[in-house]
This record gives sequence, structure tokens and C-alpha cells, in this order.
Amino acid sequence: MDIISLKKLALLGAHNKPLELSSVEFASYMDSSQQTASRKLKALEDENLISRQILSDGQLISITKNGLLALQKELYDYQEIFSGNGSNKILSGKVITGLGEGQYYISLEGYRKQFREKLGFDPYPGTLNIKLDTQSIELRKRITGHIRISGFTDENRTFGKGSCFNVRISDIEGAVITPERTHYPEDIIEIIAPMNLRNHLDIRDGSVVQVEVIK
Amino acid sequence: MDIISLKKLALLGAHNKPLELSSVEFASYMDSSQQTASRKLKALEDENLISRQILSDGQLISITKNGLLALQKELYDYQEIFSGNGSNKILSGKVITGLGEGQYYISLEGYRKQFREKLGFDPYPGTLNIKLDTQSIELRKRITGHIRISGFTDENRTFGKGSCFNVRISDIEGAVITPERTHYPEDIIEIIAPMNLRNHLDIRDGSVVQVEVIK
DNA sequence: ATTACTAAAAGACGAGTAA
DNA sequence: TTTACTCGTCTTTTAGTAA
Repeated sequence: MDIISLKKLALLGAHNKPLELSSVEFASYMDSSQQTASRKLKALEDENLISRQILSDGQLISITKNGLLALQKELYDYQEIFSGNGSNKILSGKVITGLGEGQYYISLEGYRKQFREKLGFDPYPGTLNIKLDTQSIELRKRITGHIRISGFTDENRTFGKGSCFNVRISDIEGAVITPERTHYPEDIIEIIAPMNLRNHLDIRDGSVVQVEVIK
Repeated sequence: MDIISLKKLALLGAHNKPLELSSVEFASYMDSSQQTASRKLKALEDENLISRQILSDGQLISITKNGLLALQKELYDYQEIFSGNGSNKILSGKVITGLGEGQYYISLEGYRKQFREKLGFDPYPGTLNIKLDTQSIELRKRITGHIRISGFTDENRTFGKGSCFNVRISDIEGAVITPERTHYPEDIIEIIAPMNLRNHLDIRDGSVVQVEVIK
């Protein structure tokens, strides 16, 4: 994702109203060739970060909802850096039953290997799904999953990439996993841990739990 | 400048206290190879954005003052995007006499050509230097020069790059030029315009002027 | 274990140009 | 004028490996 180009377009005002901008002008702002500018605009469009209307004498560029979300995430990251707030964030919500997809995905060796290496534990084959309360949904938006999980391909299909961040739930350290999909629900988190959390913590659907985000 | 790597280091806490991080760990956070991670850390160090202490089992990484400034600039950009503030910024200060360097530089064809193309006017060979008041110094820090001026090399030496942003002073549209140098004073701006501003506006050293930042 | 060099592969870039 | 393709070149990345 070319956040630098997207940011420039936003600074030029493309987040408010359609921006008239030719590839030559954009090239001048980006200090690149017209060709590169054109290619970058096209790439942003392909990623659904901007939408364009190409005219005979230039283009009308608007930043999409998706693009705005990406920029907002970036803002949150920088705010986080300068917040000077050492206290850990706490997400709260209720335990729900997921679709069972998580169980399938995390048991794939392509992901499991990465969890072992990057998180330091072998996950129990199942996820604890939590429906966040309203406040926690907002808080969750501001958290970037630092730990990147790469996608991979087996003989049949492609498995997408994602990210994680470490959490503590009661005395257990686990991680929230987020697939990098376009329409992943923002009100639900999936937690993996070294053991079955439902058994270990004696919780069931509807139980209210608090999840502390740790570094 | 690799702002993405620098941001990641800051999010990992390298802006508060020295961060223990091996190139392999950083590679995992950046989803790259160890070699690339190592090279990027080295590059950030070479640019004086981080300082490092390389140990036998990893490194201690701190973000330098310079690095923090770069991150802050980025924060300001994103805040600007989401500020929803349509009103134009106004910088104010007093006219002073510069070192006369500006006159020399802007008359070089390598720069002048770019001013004509990117600003739309041929600058009068001289700059109006303004010493900003305290408030304006802060405001100025938050402005990114959108218009990039490339460096170039003639037979004798290399001329650095820089950036501009458009301003209006009374009825004249000109631009503030900022060389991309490490120790450029933050309390002075240099304005170029199509004509001699001192004559046109009848101002002299000590005159208080207001400069409106325009898009 | 580390960091980081070299060499080769992969990717990005800009000149020329078609539409 | 535009946008954006191809293609040669330059830059960046990674694998292998030395220190």
C-alpha cells in the first residue's frame, strides 16, 4: 500500500472533494516522472484507496472510504507514538461462538509455524471470539498489529496474510489475530493462546471478559 | 528517508528508551528478510534518524532528536488531513536582511527552471527574509512544502533539493522556499515572488508582515 | 548467536510512444 | 493535450555466507 502517495493526495485535498490533478502535476508533487505518477495513481485505484474519473485533460481523484481508513490508521499510529501514554489498553466484550473458521486456519502449518516463531507459543487449535463493546471497538481501531503473519500458497489455494498483537487475558498470554481482508468485522476479535481458554478460564458464551493489550 | 521503518521502531518504543531488537526480530515486524532489516537499520543510522549500539546478541536502538522531528512532521501532516480546518494559516514576522545566499541560489538556472514550471512564475532574483514570531514558528513546523524542488549537479558542485509552499503577501502570490538541509533555521522563512517585494510593498527591515499560506 | 558483505533475482523507474 | 503501455536500465531485495 502506497501510503505516501495517498497522504499526498489527501494533503492536496482529495479527501474532501474530487481533486483535479493530472499525472504530470502529481509527478511534480511527488518528484517523479509522469509515468511513475500515472502508475501510482492506477495502483491506488486498483487497491480501492482512491477512485478516479479520467478526463481528456486530467483526472478527478477522490479518496475512498477505504483510503480514508488507511490514513486514519496512520494518524492513530503517530498519535500513539506521541501520546506518552504508558498505560496498557484494555478491550472488553462478551464471549461468542465463531464460525469455526479460526480453528481451521490456525491449524494450518503455514500459519502455525509463524505463530510458534513470532509469538513464542504453539496455539491451541481454536480461537476465542469476543464481541467488543462500543468503547472497545473504537479502541481496537487504534491498535496496529505489529506482528506480521505472511500469506502462503499450498497445492490447492492461496492463504492471505494478517497481523497479530499480544494480549493478556487473566493470567494467560495470547494474541489477537486479524486477517488482512477487506470486510473483516471490526466488532469481533479472535484470540489464540497456548491452551483452550474456555476451559482454562471457565468461560462460556456471554461471559464478559477483559483483554489487556501488551507490548 | 525510510519513515515506515522509523515509525515501526517508534511504535516498538525506541523513542522512549533504547530498544533491544535484533535484525531478525525487526525483519519479522517488517515482513522482510534479515538482510533488508539490517540494511534499513544501517541506513536510518547513516541518516542520523536512529543511533545504535551493536551487541553480540542484537542491538540497542534509540531514535535521535532528528528522527523524532521527522515523525512529528508526519504526525502534523496526518493531523492536517483530519483537522477539517479550511481556514488558511497565516505566518507573521518581521522583515530582515538575509545573507544574500538566496539571491545566488534562485538565480541558478537549475532551480529557476523548476520555479517557472512548478510555481508558475519566474522569481525576482532575491528573497524576502522574514523572522517569524514565536507563534508562527510553531505554525510553520506544521506546514509541509508540497512542491518539491530537485537538486542538480553542474560541472563544479552539487546543489541540494528543497521544497516550497505557496503564499500570498498582500496582493502578491509567491512561495516560501526551504532547502532540505539539516541545520536550516526554523525561525526564518525566505519568500520568492515574481517581483521585488520590498519595492512593490514598500517594506524594509523591521516591517511587520503577514504571509498567508495558500493551497 | 549476531551483523552485514557480495552477487544474483526481483521490482521500480523513466524514455519513448500509442491511443 | 491527456493516460498508460513496452522495454531497457537502475534500484532494491534476498540468498548465501564471512566475520
